[in-house]
Parts: sequence; C-alpha cells; structure tokens
Amino acid sequence: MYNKIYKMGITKTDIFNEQQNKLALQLKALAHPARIAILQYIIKQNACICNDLVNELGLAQATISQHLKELKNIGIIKGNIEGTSICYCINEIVWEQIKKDLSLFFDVNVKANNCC
Amino acid sequence: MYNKIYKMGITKTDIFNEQQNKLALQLKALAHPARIAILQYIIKQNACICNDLVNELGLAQATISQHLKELKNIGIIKGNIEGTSICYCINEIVWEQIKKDLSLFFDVNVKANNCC
DNA sequence: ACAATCAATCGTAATAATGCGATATAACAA
DNA sequence: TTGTTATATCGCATTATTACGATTGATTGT
Repeated sequence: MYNKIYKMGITKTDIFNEQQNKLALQLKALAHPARIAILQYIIKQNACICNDLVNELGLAQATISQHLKELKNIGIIKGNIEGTSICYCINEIVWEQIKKDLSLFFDVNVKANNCC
Repeated sequence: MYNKIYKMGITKTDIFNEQQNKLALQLKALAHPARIAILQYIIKQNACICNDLVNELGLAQATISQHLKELKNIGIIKGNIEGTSICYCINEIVWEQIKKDLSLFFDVNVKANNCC
C-alpha cells in the first residue's frame, strides 16, 4: 500500500533549512501552558526551585521536572545546585537570542493581501 | 496503581489562565518547520495556492493541506476561492495580534539572575 | 550512621501530532 | 456530458507528547 520509503510520524527536518528547524524547536519548547507559566513564575520570583513550581502550578513533581528539562534543552533557563535543591533562573543571553530569532521571523513587511 | 483521576496524555488547561493557554496554542501552531516555511513562502509571494506549496516544499498534498488547516485554525492565514484553487494569504490583523501577544510575554524585564 | 528532603529518571498509560495514500468534492474546460 | 484540476477529508501507521507513580541518587541535618 505504501510504496514510498519514509518514516511515519516523524517530522521531515531534512527538507527545511537551519533557521526553520531551529525556530520550530524553540517555539515547540515554549508551546505549552505549563512551560509558559514556569517561565512567568521564574521571572516574577527572579529564581525558584522545582518544588516551588510544584506547589504553585499543581502538577506532579515528575511532570514539572520534565517541563524544566525541555526548557533547559533550548537553554532558556539554567539551574544551579544550592544544597539539596536546584535554583532555576532565566538565561538572559538565550532569552534575548530567542527574542531576536522571533523578531527576524515576525518583523517582516506583510503586504496588503491581494486575494482575500 | 493510579488512584487519582486524571486523563493521561492530555494537557491540563484548566489549571492555567486564558493568556497562558492562548499563547501556547498560538506557539504550537507555529512550532513546525513546514508551517514556518509555509508562512515565509506566502509572505515572499504575497499569496499562493496549496499546489505551489506542494511543489516548493516537497511534502504530499494531504500533508500541506493539514498544515494549512492548523494555520487557519489560529487565523494567521485566510483562504479565498479562485476558480478551482484556493488562494492563501496572511491575515495581517491576526499576524499583528500574535506579535503583540508575544511581545507581552517576551518584553519583560528579565532581572540579572541571582543564583546561577 | 540514619533519616529527611529534593530533584532527576524510569516505566507506563493515554492522547496528540506527523505524514501519506486513497477518496470525495467542487469548479472549470472541452 | 465527460474529463481535468485543485483541495479537503478519511483512514492508517508511526512517533511524539503529556502526565504521574515509583524509584534512585545526592545532600543536609541530627
């Protein structure tokens, strides 16, 4: 039935350019309400530990830890060991870089559409 | 084993606020290299039809159609029937609104971190 | 040394997303 | 009418994501 060879369920990153793939990965890491809430909380408190987020958001510790990992993967947050806990804060350099990457995409001149 | 009632594999949108859920949905719709490429192509050409994208990107027609649907869902593009084909273009109003929503999230004062 | 605390990871269950072939539908052309 | 073209949708296979309990490992306090 399927005579062409391709991997099902997998994004074909090879047909897109570096910028498109990178931006998509950054957006995907941000595209969850819990991760947006985590970032907002860290910004509000300046820094926080995993357990603070568990209490604040009402998700299980394993779930928060998983979301933190995805945010760490794109570098937007970084953690520092402080005794038994780990203090998380925003990585300003990466935060600004992502802002720049988004601007590069969004700050284009979207012409007055001619067909709608 | 699991004595608490919750639906597995589903995002708990009820514990987040309107802004967090909306922003996450917008970001999710943009968080795929194909959809970024589609938007960039539409902007470059001002407008295009589904088949143009099939030729340009090298994805199957069904796949392109599916990605277009997701972009239509957040309103960032709109289609206009032109004969047998449908002309797609950017919805400038929504484009600017999403830019604003992103600015609201990103343009905060990220303090110098005090723990990393 | 021993218990307590915190966070990462493993394992698991369920839903979501990705991609394409096949088919359906709608509009135009001959 | 018949055929062509363009797009949407259905069905399917596969991978990805979400969420949590249980466990592990590391550090602190007694």
